Amino acid sequence: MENIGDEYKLYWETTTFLQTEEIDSWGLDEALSGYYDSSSPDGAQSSAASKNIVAERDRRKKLNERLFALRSVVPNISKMDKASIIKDAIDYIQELHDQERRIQAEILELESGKICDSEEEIPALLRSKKKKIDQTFDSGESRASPIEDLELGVSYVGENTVVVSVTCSKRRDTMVKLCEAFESLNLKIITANITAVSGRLLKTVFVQAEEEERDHLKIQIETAIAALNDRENSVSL
Amino acid sequence: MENIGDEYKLYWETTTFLQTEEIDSWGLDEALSGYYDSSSPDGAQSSAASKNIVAERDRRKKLNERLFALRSVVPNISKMDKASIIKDAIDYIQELHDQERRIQAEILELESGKICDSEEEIPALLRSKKKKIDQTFDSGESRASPIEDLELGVSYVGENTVVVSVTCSKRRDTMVKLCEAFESLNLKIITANITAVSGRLLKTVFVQAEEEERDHLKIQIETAIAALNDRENSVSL
DNA sequence: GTATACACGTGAAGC
DNA sequence: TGCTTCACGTGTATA
Repeated sequence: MENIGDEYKLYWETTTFLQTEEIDSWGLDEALSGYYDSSSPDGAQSSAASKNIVAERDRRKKLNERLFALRSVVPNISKMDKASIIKDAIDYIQELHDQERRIQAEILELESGKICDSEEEIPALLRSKKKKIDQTFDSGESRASPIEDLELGVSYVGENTVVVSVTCSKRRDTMVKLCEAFESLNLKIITANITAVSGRLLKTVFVQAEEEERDHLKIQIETAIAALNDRENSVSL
Repeated sequence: MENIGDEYKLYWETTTFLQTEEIDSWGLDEALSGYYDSSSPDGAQSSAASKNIVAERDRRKKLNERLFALRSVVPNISKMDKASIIKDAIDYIQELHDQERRIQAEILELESGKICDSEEEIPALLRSKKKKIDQTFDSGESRASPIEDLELGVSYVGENTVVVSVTCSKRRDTMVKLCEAFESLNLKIITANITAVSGRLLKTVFVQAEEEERDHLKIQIETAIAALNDRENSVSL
């Protein structure tokens, strides 16, 4: 019935991203040209129906983009599931609430004992927080630099082993981001290696996976990295 | 739990709840009792179809419940639109991120600034945030593990070059943390390499530095890593 | 083989 | 009126 299925083998968000534009392009043409209602005698009604179709398609697309954007601002995404994405977002927000509540408790305590002549007055929690700032002050500026000039190779080398090879230009936190991207995927990593030299960054990962998972793995990695870049650039989608 | 939804009784989530429950009640009965209703020649296929529609109905219901829950943890919901709910959640999460960063900057300033005119040190920023957060649930759970079994070697190899070698046990985010620790030090890194294999993690960094900086460098790195472990133990992030 | 998750088109309901 | 948003059933792909 449908010819979309040719490239339709991958997971929803990637298919959405990679394909919605294409689909929508010819989908819109299809809708405008009235291809599917050739049996209906009424042209005006079919036009209205076509408009409805394209509107609905657009609505779905927007919703998926939003969902993808939501996923990109939530770390530790367990599953790519739509419902799971929302669930993880809820958990994450509650976690942030909890954390903020504790910090404010500390600040209240700090505020009540006003004389903070030296470091003795700062509770241990804040001190550790401070050290966290120290090491995230530059790396914690999460809007810094995206991962650029990326080249990704995935190849099956036998023994249920897939070798992933990534090169990109080395920016401020590229190494951290790249590690995060791979950690988030929960792969069965046999051995991994990152090397930074002369402005470039090379990462090689041996992953335990069947050959059939190869393409899926590549899409997964691309998606994770794209999500990282997305998180940097776009705030409102 | 919710008082916001009462005002929007005409909107989609309430109608959804009322409808889905009713529909699901008889829909489920229909699905359970529907095996004798075999107008189609293949009874198994119609049964599968019924299962599919009840499953799909259930999926939609779950997704709406999640969306409803997401809305309930996000304050200042502008519109009750599905897409808008997700958008507001995204904005809220990024707002929390931003707050956290600023609060940490405040704390840093508060601690490092020995001059403690304690009125000014707690700016309006923190107060407003304090009032903003009223609802919190608890999901306190630290998910990251500290850097353990650490061995650190620093040696001068000539040509203003110091080689830093780190080994530790590989936990969930050790690789990320280690990278963060090194990034935070702003070293003049000539080349760096991380390898993960069989539960261990090995990092080698060539740093441009004089021989005299060797010991200082070692202390710096130790401090950065200790700070990482510190933040794990005290606060769940 | 079942179970799960998705996109699609469609009719309806509220601005 | 038209525009937007929704739930629904269906076909299909993935695990």
